[in-house]
Amino acid sequence: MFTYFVGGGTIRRGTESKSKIIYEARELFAAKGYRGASISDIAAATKLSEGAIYRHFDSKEMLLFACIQPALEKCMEALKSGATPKKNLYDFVRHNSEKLLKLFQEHYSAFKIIFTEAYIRTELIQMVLESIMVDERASEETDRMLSFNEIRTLRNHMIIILGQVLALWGIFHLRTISGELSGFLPKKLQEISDQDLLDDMTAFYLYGVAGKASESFK
Amino acid sequence: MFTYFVGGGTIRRGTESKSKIIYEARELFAAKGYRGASISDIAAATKLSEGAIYRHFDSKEMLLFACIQPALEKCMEALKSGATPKKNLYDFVRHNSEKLLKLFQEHYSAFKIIFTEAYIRTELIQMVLESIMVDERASEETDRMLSFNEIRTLRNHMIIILGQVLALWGIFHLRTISGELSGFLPKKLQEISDQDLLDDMTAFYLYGVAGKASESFK
Amino acid sequence: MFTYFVGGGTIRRGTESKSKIIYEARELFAAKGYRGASISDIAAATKLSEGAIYRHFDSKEMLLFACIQPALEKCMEALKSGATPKKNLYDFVRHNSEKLLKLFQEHYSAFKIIFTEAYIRTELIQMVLESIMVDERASEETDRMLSFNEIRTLRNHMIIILGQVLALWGIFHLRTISGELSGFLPKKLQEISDQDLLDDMTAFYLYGVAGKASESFK
Amino acid sequence: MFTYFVGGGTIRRGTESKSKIIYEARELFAAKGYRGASISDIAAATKLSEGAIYRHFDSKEMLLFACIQPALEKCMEALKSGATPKKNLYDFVRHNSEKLLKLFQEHYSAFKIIFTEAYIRTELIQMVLESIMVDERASEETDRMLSFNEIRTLRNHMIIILGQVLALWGIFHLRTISGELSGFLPKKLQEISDQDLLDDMTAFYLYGVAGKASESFK
DNA sequence: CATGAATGAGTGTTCATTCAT
DNA sequence: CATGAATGAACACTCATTCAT
Repeated sequence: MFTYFVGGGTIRRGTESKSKIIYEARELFAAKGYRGASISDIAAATKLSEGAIYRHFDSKEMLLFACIQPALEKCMEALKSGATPKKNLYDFVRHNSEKLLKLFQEHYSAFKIIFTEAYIRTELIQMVLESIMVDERASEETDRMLSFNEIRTLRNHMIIILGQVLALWGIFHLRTISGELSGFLPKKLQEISDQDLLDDMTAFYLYGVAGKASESFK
Repeated sequence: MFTYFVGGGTIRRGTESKSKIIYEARELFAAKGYRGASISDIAAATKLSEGAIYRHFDSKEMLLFACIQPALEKCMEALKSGATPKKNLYDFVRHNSEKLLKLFQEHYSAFKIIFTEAYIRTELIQMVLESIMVDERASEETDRMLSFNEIRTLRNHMIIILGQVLALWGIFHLRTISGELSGFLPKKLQEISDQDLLDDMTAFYLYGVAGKASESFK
Repeated sequence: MFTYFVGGGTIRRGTESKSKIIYEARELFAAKGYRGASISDIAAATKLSEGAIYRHFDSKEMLLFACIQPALEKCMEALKSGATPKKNLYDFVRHNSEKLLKLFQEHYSAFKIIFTEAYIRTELIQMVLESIMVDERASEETDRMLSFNEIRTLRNHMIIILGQVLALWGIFHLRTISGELSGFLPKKLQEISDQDLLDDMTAFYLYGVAGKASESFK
Repeated sequence: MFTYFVGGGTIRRGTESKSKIIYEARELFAAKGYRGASISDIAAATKLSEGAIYRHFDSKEMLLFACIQPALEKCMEALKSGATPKKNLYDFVRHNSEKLLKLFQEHYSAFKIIFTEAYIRTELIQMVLESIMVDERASEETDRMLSFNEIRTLRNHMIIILGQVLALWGIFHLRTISGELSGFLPKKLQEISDQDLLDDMTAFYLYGVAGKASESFK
């Protein structure tokens, strides 16, 4: 439909430009922050003019949302498909954490933007909560866990789940940037494999630092 | 490090301005972000001229650091004094969390700035890690915990501690702003008292969601 | 001058677009001013692309002239056909005013554009004067009026005619927009009918506010 | 208080800048229209930076109003002081026209802006009507005129007054720019003196083109 | 110590116009 | 004939910073 390459140089690129813009904007927003990355930066990165960006997005803010949306949608999908019918509690919990970790990995820049901007734009928190933490999902998950008959009834299970998500994100993020940090992070942090990370966090989630599995909480 | 009061309780005028600037800048940076709060905003809030701010701080960035520093210093102090020789493990853990929560409360704006800006300025992470998470402290704490003889030897105890700190901050922050969020946060979040929050998180930290205390791990 | 319909009533597609563009542009120029109405606004209103407009008009300025021209042409026609051989002076004057008022009504948007833009583009005044106020016409009309033998010989009849045209336009325009104005215009302005308006202005034109008709000025 | 000239060049100018900006902006707005004159044009004309203009005015629109306001205030003053207790009707009318003409002359640029922009910003019409045409003033003036016992009772005296103001402005404006127009305006227009203009328009206002003064309308 | 006018580079955004399709 | 992506220069406006006072 479109001939993107004429004589060796890209001339007109149709809708490809739009996704190029989103991609570059996402990287720049993640690296320098929303305010730190200017439209002119993005234009330079995409090798388009600043005006061209405004053909695809009504405003910088709209572009911001476009950068984030795919990640949030993937979250919803992942959670919907999250039947995770595992036989035992450990596998169930680990499987969920693994899914989350993969989301963070695949959409790292988007999540970085979200976690940064969320402090100032509370709408973002709203959007994330709508996508991930939906009330029903949380209680549904809790129910499923309780069905294993091995788990205590926690007064505020929600805050435990929330806390775990935040902890996983934070550790994952620190591991990712640990190369840039000199010295103060345990040198080993960047050497912890995904598998070890998930194993440790699952074990911690289930038994804390001092707990032992009992046969049943029935 | 900054001595705001000089001369036996006598408050010098200029010094008063300086701390006023820091106070207002901190609130504004926390509310609107570093880039979102302009020197002119801060000047208006302090009822000083823009030029006056530059008499006290060489640049906006220096002002940012001045906003954060007291919180970090308080962290160091708290941790240093944190011998916390409690008789049992639960009290030890809970006491530590309580100290942390109090720091977050008393320096909420500063920590909000730190957690926001840290995504872009990795030096901030450095500063925080220097103040809080110092390697030695962490292993020291681990040792102390292990001395209780009730705790498993975790492969990467550091990530567990890190995760708990991040989780506590995140939940505390969400609870603080939950009034602004409509609906998607568990309505009860803002009703959870500090005591309940600490109790739940301590229990979780020790035994996870499924663990039971054993007499000893010896 | 522009022949929009070619070929015995058959409307060619392109021509249809062209007049649609002119129509919408005129409304938009009148409503928002020449600079206030963008090509993209006009494209949206015509449901054509921006590029399509440039197929019909070399520049925005050309489009502006196309919006105005029909009104000016109608002026010329009206004045040419304006022999208006009325028997008495009152009818003669009133008839002329009526023709003018009708022109203003039928080409309101065009005249609004002209009167607005004329302050900046003096060429427009030129164009208007060529169409309406042609020197010869004015003196011709003066001659005809003088022939009634009831009118004083004015030193600068031209400025009187000019003034009357400007007054008629201004009042007509104010009456048109008086709905949008709150309070300060005499509430009744919008209630004055065309007939009353013409009667009053004709009477004023002939006898001022204090004059009485005499039999003859011979 | 301020030393404006240092070594031969102007360095800091205090409030003088503000009125310089207003002056240059007014000239530019009048010459090129509000939208046609950019802040950067105004900055160049004032030999200030663009940013400096925004220290004095919150927005371009505020600057626009600042350009117009003095003219409107002078209008109000002129009308308030306008007791004009003249012995005869002719002097009364002529005196009023003369005052108006002087306002137009002294604030020509401001009025040009008003008459241009008023077509798009109806608030301007509001402002003008508030300043000049106040309902009470108009009827007051009418009453005074009627008191001379030489004037007919007009059904809509307001539109006559309005029309005269618009006519006077239009003619004055055309005379001012007639140098730029080639040919079509009566060559003599620019040669008509203020006195002749006022004489003619006053005569016209009182007796039209065909009226004769009667002793009294009593 | 404090003021606030001034700067200059930058912001996000608009727009008339072009041109490959 | 028509599209709409692309351009590049302009736009109104902001801001960290300087400096004469």
